Amino acid sequence: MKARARAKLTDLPSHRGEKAPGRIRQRNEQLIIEAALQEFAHKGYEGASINEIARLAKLPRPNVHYYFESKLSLYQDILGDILDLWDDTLNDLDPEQTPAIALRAYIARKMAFSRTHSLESKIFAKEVLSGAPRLKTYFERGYRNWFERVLRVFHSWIDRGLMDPVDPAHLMFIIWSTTQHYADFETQICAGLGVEELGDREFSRASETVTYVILKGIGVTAEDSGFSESDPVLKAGAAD
Amino acid sequence: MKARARAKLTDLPSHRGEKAPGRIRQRNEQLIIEAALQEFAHKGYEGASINEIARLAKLPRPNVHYYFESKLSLYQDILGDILDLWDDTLNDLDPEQTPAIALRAYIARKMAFSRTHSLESKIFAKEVLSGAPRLKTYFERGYRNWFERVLRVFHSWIDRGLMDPVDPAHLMFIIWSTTQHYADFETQICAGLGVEELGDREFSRASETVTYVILKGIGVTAEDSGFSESDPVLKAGAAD
DNA sequence: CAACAAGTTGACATTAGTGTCAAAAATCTA
DNA sequence: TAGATTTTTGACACTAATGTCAACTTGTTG
Repeated sequence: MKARARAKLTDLPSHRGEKAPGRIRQRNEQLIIEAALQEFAHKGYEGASINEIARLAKLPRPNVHYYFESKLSLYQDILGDILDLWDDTLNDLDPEQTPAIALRAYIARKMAFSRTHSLESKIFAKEVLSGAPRLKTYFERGYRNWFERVLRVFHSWIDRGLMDPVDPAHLMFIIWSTTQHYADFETQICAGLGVEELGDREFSRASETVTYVILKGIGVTAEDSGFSESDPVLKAGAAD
Repeated sequence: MKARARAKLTDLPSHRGEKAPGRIRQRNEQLIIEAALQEFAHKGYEGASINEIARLAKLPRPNVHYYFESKLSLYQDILGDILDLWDDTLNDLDPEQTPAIALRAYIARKMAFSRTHSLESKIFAKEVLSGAPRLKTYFERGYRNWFERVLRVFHSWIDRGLMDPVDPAHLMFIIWSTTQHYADFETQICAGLGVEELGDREFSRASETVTYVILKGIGVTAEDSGFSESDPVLKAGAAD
């Protein structure tokens, strides 16, 4: 019987009578998922082929079908894993902290996510670009709730005079889009910067700039944000 | 003989002995291009099918091949048109203007582009997400030049003390990503806002918020930017 | 090591995709 | 309206995709 094959999260043994997956299954599912991440990120759901996934995973094609019921279920498993990752990483925006501290940390986490999970980010982006036909329920439930929770946090900060009365929803979109951009538009960014790939330097400079502009842009002052006024984080940027 | 089929731009008659395209050709190429915009935006290059394009254009499939040599050439024609549109709309960032005025106008134009050309924007985004294999030359030439021109403008503003010394490249990415987002992530934005589609209200609110945050974020003051200080553009945003 | 479970593999069925062609039909032009 | 040109269309060749299967091999466990 084919297992549901959530290699990353469901590795707890003896969960409901299902035996823990053996080492071969574990290894192969992992190989397939890694290959699939590449292929789906590269070609999107419609354009991806199981053939290519098998090639990347260095397994014969029927083997992929042995572990995953169909292309769709493989894709949905991956999407599910991505949403879980997301939740784990980006769930806490604490209204009790100051916006300076909370947003600074949030942006840093989101940028780190773009860096370490760029394939996942791209898959998600492609899905949304396509109208998110395989994320309908997520957008109707989980996302809606999460988003409204975030809005309430922003509102509470605004009410307490900790930031400018900027439209919270659009502020969230600004944070989202800028941080997401460094994963999704990597190719364009590299072309602009004239580098082959984004390294530590570029990422920390990006993170600093984004943080600086957004925090200042919503009226969070230097002392609140942990910057000292006489020593701005950003030098001229005109250096090179 | 098959023409190169640039329905939008090459409609000048008697250009090099080639006759002006007849009305049937003109109409059909337009139908095909509009259908292809949808299909490519929805599925990406790899996932799109000529079959579906033909169905959307309400033409028999061989007809599509009659007007366009291949799927690739159709796609490349469309990509080319998009780049041309881009150039026409977003080319002028004048260093002689103040950053307040120039950036405000630029953001407004870019947001309008996201609104009126969301399919084109999505196609471009998908191409970049895929690593832009069919935009290599563009990124190596046209884009590079344009980007460096923009950087020089920012530098000149910074040198003259008209804005904070924010890294110009990353500032440009911020402007790009936020404005682009309203086309590419439309589905997610609608889910967050709880609306079916983005209307005038949402777009102008988005435009205002993005402009406000970015201008303030780079230290462009209210008087420079055309805002009066006592009457902020953004009300609480807590209204609804 | 024997028996059972798990994994591998080549072959096959089916469907869908791109691109080609020649002949028929429609349209244009003199 | 006759002849030339453009457009339409059904049929075909070819490739590649997904998914299935049964036979075979390998691993696991008492």
